[in-house]
Parts: sequence; structure tokens; C-alpha cells
Amino acid sequence: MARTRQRTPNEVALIGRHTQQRSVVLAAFIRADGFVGAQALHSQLAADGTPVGLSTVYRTLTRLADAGRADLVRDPGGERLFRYRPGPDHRHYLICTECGLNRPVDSGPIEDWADGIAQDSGFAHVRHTVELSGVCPDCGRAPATAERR
Amino acid sequence: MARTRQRTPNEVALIGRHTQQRSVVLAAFIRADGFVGAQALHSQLAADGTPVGLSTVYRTLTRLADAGRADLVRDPGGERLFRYRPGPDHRHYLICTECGLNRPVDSGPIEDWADGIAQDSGFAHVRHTVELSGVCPDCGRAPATAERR
DNA sequence: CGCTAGGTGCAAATGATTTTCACATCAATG
DNA sequence: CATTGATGTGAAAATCATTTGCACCTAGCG
Repeated sequence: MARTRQRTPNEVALIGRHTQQRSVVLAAFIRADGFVGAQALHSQLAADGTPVGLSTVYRTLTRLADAGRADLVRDPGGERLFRYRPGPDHRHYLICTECGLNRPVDSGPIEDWADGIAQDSGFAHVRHTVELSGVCPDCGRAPATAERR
Repeated sequence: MARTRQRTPNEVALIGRHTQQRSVVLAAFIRADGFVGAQALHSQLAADGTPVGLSTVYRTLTRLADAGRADLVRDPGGERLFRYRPGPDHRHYLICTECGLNRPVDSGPIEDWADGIAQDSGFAHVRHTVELSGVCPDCGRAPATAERR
């Protein structure tokens, strides 16, 4: 419950000019600590009393991703979900399809495997996307609204 | 160069009623032998002289995927790409971002890793998506039109 | 303090996918 | 073989997430 980190994240500098909107978006994004969609973040901001245009949210997240400060995955519905990435390395997550709970997993083996493939194949700039999804213990126990599909 | 497999794939049975359109879509889909988007398949069919409504192509592919006969990945642009899956197991591919060339890779390690994660996490119905992309030797050598993103 | 490149927001444009709905077809039946 | 109710089909309209056009701001420098 310490500082609410309301101060402008210096990450703003990495993506251009420093503006109020960017600070707010960035702060909320970092605070989200997990995967968020642009729309969700936009709603969150509105709810927080610091509304920012949807386009701006999109623009900010896109820039962050381009700058390598955010990872990007796809919702089964096709929505882009962003996750703040503090460091240069990336991680992989196991996401609950019911409640959205997500936890990082040990991806060492994957990295090694991917590197090996890259070597053997002769392909350059090999990148990988790994998404794990399932039903977390809680949801598995209490099938919520059990809305499937 | 034997039979052109123009006969109706019996897979049709798995997704409902057997109609001309489904046979054609399915045949083309199987013949595509790799990832195809609904739109591409639709164009292909038109070019082949067996036009089928775009909606029908979408419906057919979606059903196949639901029935577990097709794998699904996302284009960086957000387009859904389907790949016919003959058996119950799935494979992972390394796709060239320049020319689309794709080759299966040995995914044994991944399967094991994913299974391990599933075990440890307590999550149920754990599924995984793995996408590897890079630039194939040919494209790396001759940077084509070198249009990036 | 004034300037200007870069930002911002809204609304309209895109693009892929889905749905609606009137019409055509399948496949079991009489 | 004709009937018929369930399904499937296609064209166009509807959705949805995301992008873009454009007129209006503003950070940050001189």
C-alpha cells in the first residue's frame, strides 16, 4: 500500500514526447500487471476519472510494443492483449480461460528449443510466440457461469 | 500424380450435412497443405472455377476447427489462418515472414514441457499455441521487396 | 513569450469475421 | 418418385477491434 506510483514513469521518454495522457496510460498499464486489452485499459482509465481517448490508448500501447516494452498476444476472440515488460527478456504465461488469471511459467526449455530450431533451420530472426491456456484450479472447481465458447 | 482426390473427403461427415460446397472447400483446404486464410481459400476457389460464398468458407473452416480437424493461428495482421490436421495430434511450424514458406518442426520437447507445466500448475485442459517465425534462407539471401511490416 | 513538431480526440474508415434472412438442397419418409 | 422439415447457402448488412483523417492542443526549445 505504499506509494501509488502516480509519478510519471520515465518509460514515457522512450516513446516520444511526455504528455499527461501518456503518463496516465502508462501508469495504468504498468499497474495492470498482466495482460490487458486496449479497450479494457481505456475503460479502466475512464473509471479512474482520468479519461483518455481510445485512439490514444491504442497509440500508446502500440508504441510501447514497437519499442519493445510490451509483449503482445491474441485473445481467442482476436483481441490484442498487451503486457508490460520491464526488462529486455520476455516470459511466457499460462492464462486461465475462465477468469483471466495468469501466471508466468518457466520458459527456459522453450527458449533453448527455439534457439535450437533457429540453428538447424537456417532461418534468420527467428521469433516465437507461446501461449498456454487452461482452466485454473478455482474455476475448475466452481464452473462459474460455465459459458463455453 | 495419381487421383486428384476430387472425391468428397469423408471429413465432410464430421461437420454436418454433405453438400457440394463443403466438399469443394474441404478438398481445397486439404490440398492447400499449410496455413490458409478463409479469404485466400475463397479466392482460390473462385479461381478454380468452383466459387463458394465467403460466409460458407468461414463456416466450414470454423466448424472444422471446432471439430478438431484444423489448427488455428493468427497472422501478425490479425487474420486467422487455418491448417488441416489429419490426425489427432498437432504440430508446430516455422513460418517465413517474407514468403510464407512453412515447415514443421520437432515439437516433442514442447509437448513435454507443456505437459509438465500443466501438471505443476494444477490447471486443467491446458492447451498451447506455439508459433515460430523467421526469415528463411532464400529470403534472407535475396531480400525481395524488403517490405517490413 | 512565441513557434512548431508532435499529440490528442472524435468521428469516420478499414478489414476481418459474423449474422441475418430469403431461398435452395439434403435426406429421410410416405 | 413426390413431400417436407431441417440444414445449408449466399449476398448484404451488422459487428468489433483497430486505424486513420483532421482540426485543435501543447510540450519543450529558442
